[in-house]
Amino acid sequence: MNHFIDVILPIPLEKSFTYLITAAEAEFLKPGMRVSVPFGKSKIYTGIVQCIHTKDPLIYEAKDIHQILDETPIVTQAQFRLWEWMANYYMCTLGDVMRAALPGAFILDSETIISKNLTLEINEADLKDDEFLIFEALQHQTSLKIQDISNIVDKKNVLPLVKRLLEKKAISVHEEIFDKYKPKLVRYVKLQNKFHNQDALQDLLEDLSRAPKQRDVVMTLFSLTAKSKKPIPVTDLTEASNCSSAIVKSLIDKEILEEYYVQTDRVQYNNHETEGSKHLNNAQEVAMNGILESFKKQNIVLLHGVTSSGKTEIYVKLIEDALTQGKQVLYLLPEIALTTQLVTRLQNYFGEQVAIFHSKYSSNERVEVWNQVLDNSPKAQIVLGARSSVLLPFHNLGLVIVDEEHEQSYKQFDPAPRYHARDTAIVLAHIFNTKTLLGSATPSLESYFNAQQQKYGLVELNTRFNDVLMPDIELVDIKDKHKRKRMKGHFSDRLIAEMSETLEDGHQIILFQNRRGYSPIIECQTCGHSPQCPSCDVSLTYHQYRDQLRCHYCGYHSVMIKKCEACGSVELDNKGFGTEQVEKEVSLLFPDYKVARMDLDTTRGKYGYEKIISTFENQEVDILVGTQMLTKGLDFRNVKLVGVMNADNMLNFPDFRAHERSFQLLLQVSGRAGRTDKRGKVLIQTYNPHHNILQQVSTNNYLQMFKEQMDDRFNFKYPPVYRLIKITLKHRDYNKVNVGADWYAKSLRQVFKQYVLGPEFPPVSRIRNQYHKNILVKIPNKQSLAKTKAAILKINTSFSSIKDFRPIRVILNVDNY
DNA sequence: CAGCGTCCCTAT
DNA sequence: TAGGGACGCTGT
Repeated sequence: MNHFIDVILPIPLEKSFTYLITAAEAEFLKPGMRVSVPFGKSKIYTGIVQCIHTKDPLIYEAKDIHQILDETPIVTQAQFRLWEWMANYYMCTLGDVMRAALPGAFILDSETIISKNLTLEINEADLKDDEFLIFEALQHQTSLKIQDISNIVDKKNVLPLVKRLLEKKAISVHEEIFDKYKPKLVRYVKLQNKFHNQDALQDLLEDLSRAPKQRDVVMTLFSLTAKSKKPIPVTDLTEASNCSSAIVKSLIDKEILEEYYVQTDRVQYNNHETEGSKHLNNAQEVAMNGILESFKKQNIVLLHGVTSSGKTEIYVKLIEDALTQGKQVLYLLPEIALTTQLVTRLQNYFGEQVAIFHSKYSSNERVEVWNQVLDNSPKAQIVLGARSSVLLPFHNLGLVIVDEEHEQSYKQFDPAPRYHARDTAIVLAHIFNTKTLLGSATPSLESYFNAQQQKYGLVELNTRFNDVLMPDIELVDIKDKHKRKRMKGHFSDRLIAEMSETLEDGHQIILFQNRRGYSPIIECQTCGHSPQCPSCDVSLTYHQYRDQLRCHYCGYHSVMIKKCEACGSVELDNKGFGTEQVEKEVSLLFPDYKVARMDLDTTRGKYGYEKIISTFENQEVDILVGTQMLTKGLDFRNVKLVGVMNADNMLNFPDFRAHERSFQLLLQVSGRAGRTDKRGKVLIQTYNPHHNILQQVSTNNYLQMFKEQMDDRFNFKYPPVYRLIKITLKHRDYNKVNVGADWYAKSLRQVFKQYVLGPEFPPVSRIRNQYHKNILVKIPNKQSLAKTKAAILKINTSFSSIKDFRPIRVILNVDNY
């Protein structure tokens, strides 16, 4: 009887792959372990064992596996269930899910290694120039990678060359796989044992009297050891003795010191003092009891609490409960809110038990968190993380919290799996038979709708912590202000007046403009031409600080033009404005105060956000200008004024959620004002102050917004009343996309009739030289989701079996909002 | 006919 | 997804 395993490979293919294993391997292997397997002509891939069986594949001969990579499973059964759900619900492959779930360092790739063929003498005259170059390189180095060869001969495709050399038997080739995860080793030193008695030490110090620096180091090491009674890392020693590591090295070479390495965690938490959780105030207490009561009947509860109402304290209490039952907790946050502010707060309560997980972690750091969660380590009882942390290997999950539940960054758009972390987290909680708490000051319509339909419990928390007043929100009509010439640049006289007053009182200001760069369009005043991105259908945004034109879709950039590319005129005009321009205008209007800017361009790098946030927190900066990343759960004590530069461009965004989004964004940014004692002020500049959404923002009327938007959703058949699946077709060729999209839409219409919208070009129809076209399928509530998806998949299969359409890339996006 | 770009197919 | 084979274009 032969033994086989089915393996999930990290590639977007429907099938799983069967490999032959020995009886001993069948005994050892368990589902969830990694194996490396040969795949294709020469490559070796990492796969996850899905099942072990004895069913011989009929139509092909299964290959042997290459190697077993784990002693115990690294993927749990609960994860398999979640993966299956994701692949099925979001219409992607298990391989896609595997890619997204596993930290990169778990997925090993093979690399082709070229070495000299020792068995045969080669006549150098037989070799061509480039062949000889490689042959010669191999005289000096034992092995070369494909990349090295490509560098040596300065060519992209070197495979034909390698093949020729192989045929001439000048080289041999094999595949090597490397362990990508490297444990972090810290270098320690200690005094060699022979110096441990008093006399020997005395002699040593005498010997070193002519090397005062080295003597210093030994003395310092001695006192450090005496003080801390712990092993001494080299870095501590060099720091304490204020000398270079070269001196330490010479002591090691002289065999006075001994070095050794200890494996440590990359992510360390050092402050071990924890404080008890705070007492809840009355309103919080009521909300807390409401949640507990709801949990008795419902698995999911929505906590609708105004900004700064102290939702976090309630979370902390609930987490405490779960921990005392010995269970793990998942606390999801949008990436941008995962700043030191909240992390420190939770670490203050729970100390070491908090593990952090987000996309700025390196692959190695992620492996460490993964293993800690998998091992149910005391260091990972609470996982505080962004979207991808729903994919961690939890064991006995006791509670899931999704904070800022309305945030769109919970939805992954590219690549597959295009999952929504909130919805996935709910499924995860269901797998563990536990509860989910959704929290937001401005819940998404779908969640609030679910609460109204009694699918979720609903708890409201309407008072701010310490009875701080909700900020006073004022709409400023800039159409009128323009007419009356009361504008200085993009600032109305009202905004300038409020800013001056706030600054004089020593308070801070946040200015919000949801667009980065200096100006999104540069236009020639003579001929009207404006520079466009060569590979996308958008105009280039001017970034003043680098004097560049940049495309926000593909990253193309060029130096700023001095004169019009079309007519040569030097009269160039800016249309529209971004954060850079706001920053510049502020520094001209208020030259005595410090301005900083927070947007994608200033927050690159691992600690990008933290730096800006902490300078603002420490009040080194008076005015902070930024995009929507300002709105995410930041808590600045001293901010009294929030200015929204222009509310119109988001209201007019062509998307069925534009109004809901604007409401959420404006209320969230308003919530940054006056979070302690004095009442905050919010000024919203707009051309259209009578817009319903703006009225609802200024009165903080969530319910009215909800009702009105829901009416629209009913009337126009949009979520949460209907479900949506978006189908995007992409290709270089404009015509191909058109013809393909028409065919696709026509086939869909035969099944779904009037519930198919499009095909339509999106606002930006060409990105990276690819034309996009969208088709939207609306799914009525009573229509089976499974059947709908099956029908779409069937159409998709026939689509890609048509030769002309095959090169068109099709993207299926379930719940594309 | 070498050298390449592009398209299409297949993998266990 | 990645590599390989087929095919067709360019330049000598």
